[in-house]
Amino acid sequence: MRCGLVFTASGQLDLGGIKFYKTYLFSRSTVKNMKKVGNSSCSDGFLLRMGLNDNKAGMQGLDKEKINKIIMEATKGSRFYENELKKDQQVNQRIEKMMQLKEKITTQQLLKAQLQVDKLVIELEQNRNLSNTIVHIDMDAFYAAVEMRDNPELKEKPIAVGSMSMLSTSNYHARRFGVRAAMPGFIAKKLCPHLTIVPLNFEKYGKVSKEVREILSEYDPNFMPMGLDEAYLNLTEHLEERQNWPEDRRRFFFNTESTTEKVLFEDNTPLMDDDPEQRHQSEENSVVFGNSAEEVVKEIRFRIEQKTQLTASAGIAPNTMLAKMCSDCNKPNGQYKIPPERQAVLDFLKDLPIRKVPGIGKVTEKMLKALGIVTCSELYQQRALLSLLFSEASWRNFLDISLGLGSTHLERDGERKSMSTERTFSEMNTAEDQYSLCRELCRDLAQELQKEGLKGKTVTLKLKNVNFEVKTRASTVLSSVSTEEEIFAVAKDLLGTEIDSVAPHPLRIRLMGVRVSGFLSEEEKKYQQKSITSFLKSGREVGFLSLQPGMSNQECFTKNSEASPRGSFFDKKRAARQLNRENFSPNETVGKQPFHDGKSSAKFVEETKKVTDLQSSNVCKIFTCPVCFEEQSSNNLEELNRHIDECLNGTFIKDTVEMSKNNNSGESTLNFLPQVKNENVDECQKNKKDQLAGSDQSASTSDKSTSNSTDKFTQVISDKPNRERQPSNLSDMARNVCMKQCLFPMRISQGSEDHFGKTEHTEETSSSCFFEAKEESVLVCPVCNSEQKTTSLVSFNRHVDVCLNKGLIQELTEKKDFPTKTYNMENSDRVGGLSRGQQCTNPSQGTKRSGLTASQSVSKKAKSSNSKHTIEKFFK
DNA sequence: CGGATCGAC
DNA sequence: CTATGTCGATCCG
Repeated sequence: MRCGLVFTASGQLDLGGIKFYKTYLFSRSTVKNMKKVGNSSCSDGFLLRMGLNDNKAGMQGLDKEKINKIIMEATKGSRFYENELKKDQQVNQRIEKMMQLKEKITTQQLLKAQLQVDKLVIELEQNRNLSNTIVHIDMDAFYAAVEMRDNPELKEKPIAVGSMSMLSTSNYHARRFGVRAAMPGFIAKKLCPHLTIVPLNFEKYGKVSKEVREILSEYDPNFMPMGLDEAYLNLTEHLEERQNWPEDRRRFFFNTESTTEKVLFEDNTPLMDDDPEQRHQSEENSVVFGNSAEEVVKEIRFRIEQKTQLTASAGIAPNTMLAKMCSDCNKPNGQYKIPPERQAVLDFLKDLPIRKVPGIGKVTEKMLKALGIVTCSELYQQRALLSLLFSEASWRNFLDISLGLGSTHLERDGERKSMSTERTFSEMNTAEDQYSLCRELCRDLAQELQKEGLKGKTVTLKLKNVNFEVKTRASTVLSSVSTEEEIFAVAKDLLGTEIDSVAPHPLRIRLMGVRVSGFLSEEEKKYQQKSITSFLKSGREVGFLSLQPGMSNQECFTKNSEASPRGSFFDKKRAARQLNRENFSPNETVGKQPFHDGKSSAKFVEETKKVTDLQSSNVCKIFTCPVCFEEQSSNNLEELNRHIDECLNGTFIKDTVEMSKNNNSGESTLNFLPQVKNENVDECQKNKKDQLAGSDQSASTSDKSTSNSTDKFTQVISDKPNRERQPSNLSDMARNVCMKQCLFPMRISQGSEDHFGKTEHTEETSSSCFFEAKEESVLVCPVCNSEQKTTSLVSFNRHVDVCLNKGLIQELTEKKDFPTKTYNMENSDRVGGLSRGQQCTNPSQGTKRSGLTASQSVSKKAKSSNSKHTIEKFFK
């Protein structure tokens, strides 16, 4: 057992950290100097650096062994370390599982997998796109460089930016001592006692970053910043335009003011290179850059340096993944290009350690290493095995990596999906402190949310105890939250539960965080504002989603439930919660365990019970079936649902039969969902399951296929990506309307039962569906968007129903790409996951995508009809 | 849906 | 003494 693994791994994180680079006086004479070293190639630079590394006057570094020893001494025995060991063991267990799985793979299976994967390889190769020029720009030791620029005293010293507890970055002097990002300052001090630690100053970095971005936008207005110090550019268009540019447009001047300043510029990528035809010094203090991609990138780096006195490294390649790795090759202050040729790409990858690939982190590296995979070419060699051991998403990503495929265009950032805030502190163990901190976090978060005008439906509480164990607890509510009070109302419950769970011991934590996610989509927002508010305002009774100005939701809820005995269940539930909340006034009662004292819980239960009793007496409703439009009366919601199910079933099965006819599949009528999966999945994939989780696996798949149609209907709706552009997404809208307004009773999501209980939900749907409007009002139909004059909400509701049904059924009929888990081949056998980096850098190349976010594009990729065909072919 | 994890900056 | 903060994504139950 290598107990120091965590830290040797961080040693491997060393991306050229132990480097030496020369500083030049960047002045007119510099240009001439550069010419002299102009031929120094990448490898020369490397040798040069290595040679100089050990004997720079006065700056001795530490070798890796020494570094690890010091870190270990400072670490071992700490709570942190114990937790690291634990995590490490978990990874080892995952590896063990994987190895067991591997043992069971037969040669037969492997050969079959090989064939299948290779078919895919051929297809991927055919679609390889080398026509784009993608550039990744990466500022060198950004924060540290800014600090050094602004305080010349720090220039020759080892410095790090951050605090005693955590460093954000270090300069290259400090890196020679093993001091690097994500290392606590006190350990860094042990490695390098002379280290100067400068506190973070984000405002400053942001300003510098903006200056850099201004330059970048001239080359690609759609460039994609990744944090403050990195960005991707697509230079393809710029390069085309540039071919006709006159020389003057490519001429840039030295910043005469700063020429007296020392500026960092490395020797191995000189400004003047071996292409003197393209660029020459036509005036004393200016340079003209050429037309090639490399020239453009040099120009960019030159301009960045002139403007900010900071250096950047860059990578040029046909896709983002490669560009990113390239920018690392000649860091700092260098650039590297992979020519747009297949062979060049493969050569680059041949001996490249997988850890350098964006998205392959510590864990994935270790798991692959267990399989004997360290370099990208080994990743390719083992492609068949990987396809059997990892999830589809993972192994396909591995395949993309080993072929050097990546995103060839830059996607605009999607909408934000969550917002959170968290804080680390010294041990906190009283409930009082914890609740007030929680409130504080909620307040901060609410402020940020309101800045962006966001409201979310799920609140997540994150806790890290003093042993560094992290827990998250989430709860989603039906109406979205955004204010401090609303968020805290949810978060405090979660926190209370956790405190209770360790009682009578105190909860000892060192971090708390609050996150809000599940934001309303643009459409949801729009409709909520456009029609629902006006709709609700027009009636005298206020629905539970009331957005009355000047009245907080809670006031609303309380009022409603108290004033009107016919308020919805949700109103009452909220009222009960509100009551509960009011018992807690944080400043006074926080210390007295206000959330779990018997009294308030009893009250809560009582209140809830009252509500249900009240509701259950209020039964037997007549409603119009949203599918067949026939009036149904029933006192039993099960029955209603069954009726809807049957109705839907009729429509639905008909639709699917038609679809399968179109597809020439000629299979039995019900054979449209998971069966497809079974037929296409390699035997081995199935075996994996059986081996791991016993024999009931196959039962679960057939369960799915025989599940009733409502479930399918639910899937259709909930599997839709929730952020589609125009034309508006009808099923989303349907869900929206159903969930929020209950215009008609229909079981849309089973999830809500978790929070409110089944019977209660029933009551909600059957009792508060229809509102009564007293005066004539103009309402906007949330489906067709047309204005409807009406005196009766019933008639308005009917209109909406008609609209919805038209659209919904039409949409379902048109739906070619059935939402399926068709290629979601396994459950129990996944050993690897994907992360954001991979999503961002490796979406399928060049395909049209309609403004989806990275995650959506991937799930789209896995589910879309295109990929279905691909895989169907692939598995034939 | 909720919880744990991974990965990136 | 002293081991971050924020986000997106996947996977499993």
